Amino acid sequence: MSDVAYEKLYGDITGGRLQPNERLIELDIAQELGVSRAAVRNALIRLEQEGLVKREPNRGARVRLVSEEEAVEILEARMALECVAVRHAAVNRTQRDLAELRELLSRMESRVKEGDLLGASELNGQFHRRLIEIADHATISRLLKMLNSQLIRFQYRTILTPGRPASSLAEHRAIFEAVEAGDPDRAEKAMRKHLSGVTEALRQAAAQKEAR
Amino acid sequence: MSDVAYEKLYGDITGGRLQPNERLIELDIAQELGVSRAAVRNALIRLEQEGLVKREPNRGARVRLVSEEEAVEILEARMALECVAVRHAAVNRTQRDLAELRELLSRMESRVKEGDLLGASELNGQFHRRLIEIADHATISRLLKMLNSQLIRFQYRTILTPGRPASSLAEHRAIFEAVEAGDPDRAEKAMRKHLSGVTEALRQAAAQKEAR
DNA sequence: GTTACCACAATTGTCTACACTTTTGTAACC
DNA sequence: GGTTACAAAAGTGTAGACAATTGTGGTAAC
Repeated sequence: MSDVAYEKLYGDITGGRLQPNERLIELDIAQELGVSRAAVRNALIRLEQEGLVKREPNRGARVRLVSEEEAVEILEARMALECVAVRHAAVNRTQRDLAELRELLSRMESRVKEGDLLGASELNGQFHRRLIEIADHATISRLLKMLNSQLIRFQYRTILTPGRPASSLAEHRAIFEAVEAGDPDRAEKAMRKHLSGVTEALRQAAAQKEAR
Repeated sequence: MSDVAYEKLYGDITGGRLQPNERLIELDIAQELGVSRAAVRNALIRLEQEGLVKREPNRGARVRLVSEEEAVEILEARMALECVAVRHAAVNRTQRDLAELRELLSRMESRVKEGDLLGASELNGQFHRRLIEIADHATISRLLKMLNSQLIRFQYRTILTPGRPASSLAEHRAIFEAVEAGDPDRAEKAMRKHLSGVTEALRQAAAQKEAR
């Protein structure tokens, strides 16, 4: 029962159906989902630990608002961890893994050509998730899941930056080639370059927003 | 009330007063601490998210056992994050920060000379924690707190490896000098070297244990 | 001697009720 | 008109009771 509440809230927050700073009232949620208040409470505690929810004593829980500065922080941490992960991926990858990555890459290319940027963004996410699976590193996987769930709101924007889709594609291809070659150093370098690009795009988006 | 239970359990687990795999029975703990079962339950959920406790449905909670392989994983993740942190520290550090680090370093040196390895190990931890504070990076700080709490059991051992105290000291000094110079690249490199040393020591300890 | 089954004990999962805290609304007072 | 005091409402924190599940020990059948 607690898991039901957790999954639902997790989905609603990361999916953007719940707005940042929106109050999460235990009783309301419990009734809506048909579970007890205790179950909702447990779910909120878990979500708080993951950084998706902020709880204040006697004042209830809210969807946590991730500031632009914090988003940059998170990206920085993510970069460090994904670089380690991609090194492992470059060593562990099987032929089957490579085929899957190649497939994702080509689909991503199609989407970009069609101008379907949200589709491309989704495939982007899949590509990274697949890499992390290949890396087979439980600890990093756990940490990255936490970090990414906090970032979903921002991911949309970065790919919408002018010129970003094309460079994103090229960067992913470079990562793939390094992993294919089984070269961890090159893979890390490519990943670092890619995530610098994402960070830069986010910074630009933030600056543009500031100017408005 | 929930915080009381959390703090107590956190301390008992990281302090080694509760053994790995030991069962954590909600009612017993609640009575011992004079809080309700719900409070203990909440604390256990938080600890599970932090990786200190493992809970199985209908089967209760246990202190989570961190395997040697997992310890290596954790160290790897920690290395990546601390390298980012030390870069920030090298940029942010004030004269006051440097004085504090210098002080810690000299006390560490004294402890090693006296042969007080546990004292040195404690100062080691303080040195790293101080660096992370100086880095002023909330996200990384949060992640490292999680990772370190899982590692405490292993930290004891690494400094007991032959030759480790001296090299550890030298490595810390190198980190300090790079931070003092305000050189992030050098600081990262020094930190990487240091943590490789720790990982290596852990691997040796694991191998030695294997041989027994 | 071994296996299958059942009953019992231990412990977790869930629900309900109540106490406490914060917020909000209202009215008296300066 | 604005400020303070107080009361009601909303919502969280806590406790205790009950239901459901798992594990265990003993007993009987083979």
